[in-house]
Amino acid sequence: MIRKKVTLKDIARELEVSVSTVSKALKNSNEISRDTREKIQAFARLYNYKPNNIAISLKNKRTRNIGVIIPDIVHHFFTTVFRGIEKYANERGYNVIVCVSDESFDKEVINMEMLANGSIDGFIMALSAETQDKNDFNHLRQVTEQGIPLVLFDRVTAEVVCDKVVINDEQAAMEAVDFLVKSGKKRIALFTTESYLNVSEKRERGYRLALEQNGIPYDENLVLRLPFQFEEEDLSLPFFETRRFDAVLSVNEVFAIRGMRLAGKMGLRIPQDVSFIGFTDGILSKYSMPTLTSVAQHGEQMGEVAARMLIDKVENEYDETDPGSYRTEVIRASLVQRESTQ
Amino acid sequence: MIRKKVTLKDIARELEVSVSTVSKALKNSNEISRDTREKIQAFARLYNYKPNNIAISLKNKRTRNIGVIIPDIVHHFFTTVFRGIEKYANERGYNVIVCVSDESFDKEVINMEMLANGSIDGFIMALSAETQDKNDFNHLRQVTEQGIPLVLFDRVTAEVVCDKVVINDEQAAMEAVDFLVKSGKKRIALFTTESYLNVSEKRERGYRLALEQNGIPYDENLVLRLPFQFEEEDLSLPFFETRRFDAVLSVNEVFAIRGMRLAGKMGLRIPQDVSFIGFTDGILSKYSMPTLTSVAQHGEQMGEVAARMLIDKVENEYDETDPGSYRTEVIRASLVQRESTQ
DNA sequence: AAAGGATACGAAAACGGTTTCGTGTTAATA
DNA sequence: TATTAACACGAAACCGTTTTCGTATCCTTT
Repeated sequence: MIRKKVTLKDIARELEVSVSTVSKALKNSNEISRDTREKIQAFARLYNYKPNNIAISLKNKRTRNIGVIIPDIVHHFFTTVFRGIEKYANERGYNVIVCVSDESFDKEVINMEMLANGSIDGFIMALSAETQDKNDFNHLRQVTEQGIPLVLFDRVTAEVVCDKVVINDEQAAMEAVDFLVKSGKKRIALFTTESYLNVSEKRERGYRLALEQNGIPYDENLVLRLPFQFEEEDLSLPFFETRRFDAVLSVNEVFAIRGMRLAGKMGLRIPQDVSFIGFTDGILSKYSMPTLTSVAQHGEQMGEVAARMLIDKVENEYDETDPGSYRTEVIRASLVQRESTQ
Repeated sequence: MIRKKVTLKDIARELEVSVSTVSKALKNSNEISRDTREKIQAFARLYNYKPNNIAISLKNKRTRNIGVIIPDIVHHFFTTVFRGIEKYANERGYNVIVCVSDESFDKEVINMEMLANGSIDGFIMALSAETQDKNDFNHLRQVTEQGIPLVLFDRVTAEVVCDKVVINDEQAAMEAVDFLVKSGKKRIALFTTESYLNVSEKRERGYRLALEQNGIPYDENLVLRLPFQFEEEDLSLPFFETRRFDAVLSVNEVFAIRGMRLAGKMGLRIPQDVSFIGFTDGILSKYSMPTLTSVAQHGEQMGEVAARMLIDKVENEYDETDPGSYRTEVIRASLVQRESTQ
């Protein structure tokens, strides 16, 4: 019952013609007579012939696969970006191989090497936290030096010359703060991550800049730095007990949600007593109680743009040594207003 | 500056030996003298030789890629399963190609065909809603008939003979109801989906069975059927206003969260007045207010098991025509108690 | 009738590896 | 010294395509 895949050779043998004739006939080359063409095509259809992708890849040196390396897949933002990538790539006939670096430098390197040996035509990736820490990008350079196109998104670095897609984090943070100020808030706290992350840093800068522009003095006491994956709310309890603030800007969703919960427990009303704005407009923002006003990052669009840039590079010639060949696209974030602000 | 990848042929030419000698030397075959071996290996290391995956795939007729087709990637459960797959597959030296069917039958078919022509060694998939509706599984059979291993998870069908990984949905629902009953609840409502989904149906059956076993009469009025993706809470408002119930079992997270929100607005206390239990232990359950007791499906484990089953099939001979070659593994769900129950 | 040009097809190389088998050289054995 | 075995390597086939080039056949053309 198991029918092995039929190959060109099989068809050729059966029809007593040569492999090249079959190949050409199936591409409707008019080098082959109408008669023969039709006979071969009919036969191929009958036996459900489908060319072997691997053989074509080897021949063409093009796989029509793109490699995506992300720090975490169970993470709404990355997942959203991935959907954008996958959708767009599929439309253009590409498949997507995903590797998860798990925020580890080593895994990132291994994954890249694994894929860089012919499996893919190009990379789309967001740097792992560890890679950003180490500031070691040799694995990226090695790839680009081989002429493999690379697009970085979200977690990028200036150290590597390649296409990039980023969000206007700094400005988005400024707009969020402006919004809070306009609604009458004066003591705006910042919830951010302890570890150094490119994006957090940019958001913090926006926060400070906006305060300055609004004539509000920056107060280090109003900045709460939390470990990346924290489970206990206790961590931020002292902050709530000892500081006075009427609004919070959080660099992510979870910190904001946790904050709202704590505020609720302490009898503070949201948004009357404290307003909350979080970065990353994920499911939590939408379903929390109250729902959370947040900075939407348009991940899907980001993925689409990244995929477009990559595939364009893959399919077209460009001067790899010319820095002018590379672009950085900025996706504009936007504020989604919900119940946690007024 | 662009260094093209070095091939066996390059090394052979440079060292004035034959390609076969280089190939063997790099595999440390003792058919080659120690001297030559070392020379070749040193040279290969120096020029960072890495064998071309595509060529190896073509030769071995094994890609070390597995194809994963899921209905939706921006969905916590599927993402979690995917992580399990990716982790395990990576450990065994496999890469994962993901395609999203978007709940569409056609996309599912196209994706499968795209990958089935040599790109992958096997499939792991969850059926799209549309496929389940249509009850058309020819694309699956076509794949298995070609001798390509297939593992279905979560959204499975009895119509296709292959390995499967499922959750004990029915029993899990029963346990949830039992738990509610034990905590003193008597009028237990069910929130479920309108459209026919394999899993919802199994959960509903469990719900009814458990009621029966506890001597509680089944009341159709206590069953709320909602459209799959609903945005308005109004949909369930009448239900809350006209029915009396002291507990809710929801076949997913969102319905439960929405329910809790509504209950809160109507002045009901959770869990004193109404308890809530949801299926799918995702982020919402963890961060909602109150946090939601839920049925954890252990998606990561599910993915791992699926990947293990698939790779075992890929790497070992088995009799494809013997139904005894195929297994169905059941992952036991478990109840995670949180604030929404007492 | 000879030359030229289509026409329709096949042979073979190429992509980058792996693997089988054959063979010349050397060393061990009878 | 003749035979044989071990050793070290190369030639070639193979995986399934694509593509270039060569050529036999037939048809025009002058």
